[in-house]
Amino acid sequence: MISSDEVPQPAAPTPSRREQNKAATRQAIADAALNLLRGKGPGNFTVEDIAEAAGISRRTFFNYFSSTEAALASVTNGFLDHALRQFRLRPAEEPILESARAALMQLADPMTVAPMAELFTLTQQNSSLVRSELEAWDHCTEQIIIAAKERVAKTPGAAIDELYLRALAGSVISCGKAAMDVWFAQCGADLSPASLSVLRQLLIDAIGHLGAGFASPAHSSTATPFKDRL
Amino acid sequence: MISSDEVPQPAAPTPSRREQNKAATRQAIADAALNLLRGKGPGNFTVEDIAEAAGISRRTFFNYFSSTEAALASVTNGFLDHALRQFRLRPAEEPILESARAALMQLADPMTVAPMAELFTLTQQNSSLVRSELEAWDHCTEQIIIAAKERVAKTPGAAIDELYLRALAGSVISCGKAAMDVWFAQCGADLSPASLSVLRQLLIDAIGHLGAGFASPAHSSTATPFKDRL
DNA sequence: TGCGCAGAGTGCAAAAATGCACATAGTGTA
DNA sequence: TACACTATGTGCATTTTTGCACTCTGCGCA
Repeated sequence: MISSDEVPQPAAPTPSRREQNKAATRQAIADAALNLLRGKGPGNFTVEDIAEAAGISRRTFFNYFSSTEAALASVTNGFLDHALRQFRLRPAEEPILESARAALMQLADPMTVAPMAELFTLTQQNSSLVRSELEAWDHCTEQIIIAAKERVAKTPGAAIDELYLRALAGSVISCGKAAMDVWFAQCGADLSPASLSVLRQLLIDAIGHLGAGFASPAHSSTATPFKDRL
Repeated sequence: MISSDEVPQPAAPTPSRREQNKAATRQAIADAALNLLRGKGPGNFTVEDIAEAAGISRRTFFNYFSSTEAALASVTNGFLDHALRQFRLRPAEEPILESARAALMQLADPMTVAPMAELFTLTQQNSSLVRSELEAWDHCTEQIIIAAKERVAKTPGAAIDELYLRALAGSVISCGKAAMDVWFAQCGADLSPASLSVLRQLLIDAIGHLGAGFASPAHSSTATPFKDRL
């Protein structure tokens, strides 16, 4: 293996109290919304309920999110941001596909996927919620494009091919989403090591297909050994 | 027994979000201070530590309390406020001494005395902290005087005798404090039912002495049966 | 003695949270 | 249809929290 999936963290300079509070509030709202979704089902609770459960006023809720759906989408956003952060941490000289693979691999972690898995099972039936989930994936695509551009800009003499980048980013996200979809369908919200290993393999396979130009659409499945990829 | 120790609560009209937040912050500060006192001992932590543990800024701490000691004293204040609230709930026509007895009796409750008991054991050695505790008791005395005046004002034709009220309030508080002191000395921070029953009896006895004009300073102790009092 | 420093406490302006009023939209109902 | 009612979303004034820059005091140390 050329590079590890782990990259040394550049140390976080303890955000200001303001930043911490905002992050905590944001998180409290997302948690409250997810709890209510779990307890009452989609459409059976109001913004006021969320605010109350989060310990803030209704007005403050709207200072953070434009709607209930936006609040729930923040769970997905948080999930995807995690991957994005990992992507940014990869060395600039690494092939982008390999960086993407490593970043996506970080998602197969219990703490990370848990809220996402639950949200997925709870929103699958509700078209409105599913739509806002898609928006989150799309937003992440845009972020990846930006991150990729930054990386290319670091490499002297390399020109930015807009189409190439956008197609690549979109494809990578699609592969990630496809892996998640298949995983949910196969394993549900199961977070056992075995299930997570399946997710990992799905992610690897999906990126593998992408890297191979989708050469052999035949079997693939989760049996493909890791060493055969990139 | 003429009247019960329990009085129907007039129902709390859910305070505003602002009120709730302020109360929560106040409580968080007091808890953080008590935790640090427990963990590091008096004098071994700063206002900044408290603020950090409470999840607020140092400046905000000073918006609530003027010093570390004031924050710790709020534990005592909360304890005494509880008794004061009970006092205010008693019917106006009840003899004041009986109201006081009933109010003090409410203090012999595990949830109520727990923080107080711990604070007591932790501050006993520190003169500065003990002083601010005394201030809290004194503050409570003033509050009782106010509450008693309000009660007298409710009774038509009754004149307010300043000296009588002040002497009475001070004496009642002294009796309460004496009972607590003896209890701590006897039982430490023990919160078992047996220990709380001792506290109850001490409170009853102390008020009993007061009601009897301190007639017989002889034995008393915790053996005195309840029915012999008031 | 003088100096550096950590911590207490305060004034002030910027930022965040809140209450409140209002416009709007959907829903059940007489 | 008209009306009451509930919930969303927003504008604005007020209150609270925060960051920052002080001042002041006590303490260790050269």
